[in-house]
Amino acid sequence: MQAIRDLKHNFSIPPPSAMAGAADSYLQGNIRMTLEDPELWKSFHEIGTEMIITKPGRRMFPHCKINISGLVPYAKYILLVDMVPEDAFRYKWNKDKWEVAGKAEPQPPYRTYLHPDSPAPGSHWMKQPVSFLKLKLTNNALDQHGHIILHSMHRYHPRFHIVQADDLYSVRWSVFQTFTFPETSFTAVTAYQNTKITKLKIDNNPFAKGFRDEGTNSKRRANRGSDPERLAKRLNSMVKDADQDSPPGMCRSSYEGLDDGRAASKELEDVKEERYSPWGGASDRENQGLGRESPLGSDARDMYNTEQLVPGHSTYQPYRFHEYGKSPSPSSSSLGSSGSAGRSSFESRVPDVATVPDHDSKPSAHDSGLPHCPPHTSATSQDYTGVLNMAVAQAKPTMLGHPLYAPYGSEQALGQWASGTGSSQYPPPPPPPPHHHPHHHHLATDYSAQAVHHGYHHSNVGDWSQYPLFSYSCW
DNA sequence: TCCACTCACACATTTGAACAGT
DNA sequence: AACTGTTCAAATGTGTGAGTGG
Repeated sequence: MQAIRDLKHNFSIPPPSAMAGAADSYLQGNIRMTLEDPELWKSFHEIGTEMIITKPGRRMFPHCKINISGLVPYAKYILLVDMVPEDAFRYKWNKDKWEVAGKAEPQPPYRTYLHPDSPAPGSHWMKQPVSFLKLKLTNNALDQHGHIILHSMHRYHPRFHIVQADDLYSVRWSVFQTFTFPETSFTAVTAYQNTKITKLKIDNNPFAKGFRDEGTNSKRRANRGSDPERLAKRLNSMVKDADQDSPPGMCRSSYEGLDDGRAASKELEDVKEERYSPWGGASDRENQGLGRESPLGSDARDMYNTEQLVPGHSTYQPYRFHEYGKSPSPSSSSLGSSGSAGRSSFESRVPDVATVPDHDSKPSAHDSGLPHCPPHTSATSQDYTGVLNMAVAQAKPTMLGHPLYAPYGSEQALGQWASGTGSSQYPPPPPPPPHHHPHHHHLATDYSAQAVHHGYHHSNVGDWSQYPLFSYSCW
């Protein structure tokens, strides 16, 4: 895990550079986020993580669990997770590796998962790891349960957003920071493609114990309760397996050299030497061919860096354009430097910021600056309905009572968040790391290259960015 | 025919109510 | 009365494998 950050700031606050220097400032520049269970994530990532998506919704495994520090203990924060496409392609599993199978399908309704504890004081978020265990993924575009909707055979990665806000409705005045962890990227599937992933899941997910080939059922029952041993055993077998099963023609792991500090770490590292990513074909293609094909070229990464979560309504296009213009962000120019029409200019990303779920006004995509996505993504023409994925029962009273929910029906009872980020051209996730520090994803380099960045690096923490938020006309 | 997808199933854990003991 | 621990059933989370449909 490494720190790759993209810092954006609200126009109402000093530039990131200022924040970097002010350790004690209230600018949230010190927020750190680390991924729990990174070794497990890495194990999956090295093989090519797959997440099952089902109609009724399926939990992730491993599930997202993070550690947060640097929050103001008494200030309230909201924690959000959303899933953004890794790229604009659809994939297929061919024998032992993933291959590009065409362009991505139109973006499904965009949803964001709100951590049920939200809002909670910083002390609450920092006192223990924050788990998103109950987050569910679905392929049902008509899902009524607020699950995150994804396309099968597409690649995604989760983003974690921290917003300092007393409630959901003061979010608009808040800065929020976004963190991503490269090792959490995954391919959404309706059935596992890579048998090694299946095995890893079975070996590590307690609910799948019944499928472990450790003997008969009676034996399995007898083995209950010896978790530590089993864990170690699993780890070993996992390592062995990966070693043996590594298909040819795959690219080298991007996690070589990472120190997991476990008994099996040595083994793992040894394995990594020979383990190849199932993205060999696809990734290579992306890295080389696709990268070239992309109209964005190197800007693709910039897009990645500057992605923004957008609270807003799908149908309602963002309203922040003018507002943004009013208050040029110190970082905007630098952000804009990322490039060409649409995707890379800062303006093109403006739609990704807070939007106004105003049912009465529906600016055109053009006017509103709907995500100027790469041509290959049809996201611009998609319904970016963003349902803040919070179950009513779980939501806190301060949020529930808000009239905001009224227009969206009892089921969702949530704010609508729209984002144009999903369509950005993302760099291939399992990066063959040619020349970066083991603890720094290649993106880190890109991030630091962003003009908005200041010098400090989070080590071992997630990528992060700080997003400007704009006032909504109504919520 | 191929392949992505759905569904019922057996097996697992988790959750929470009920109860007993301190 | 309050707290803790145990038990049990229901709810829920798993991958499997057969079947379906485009």
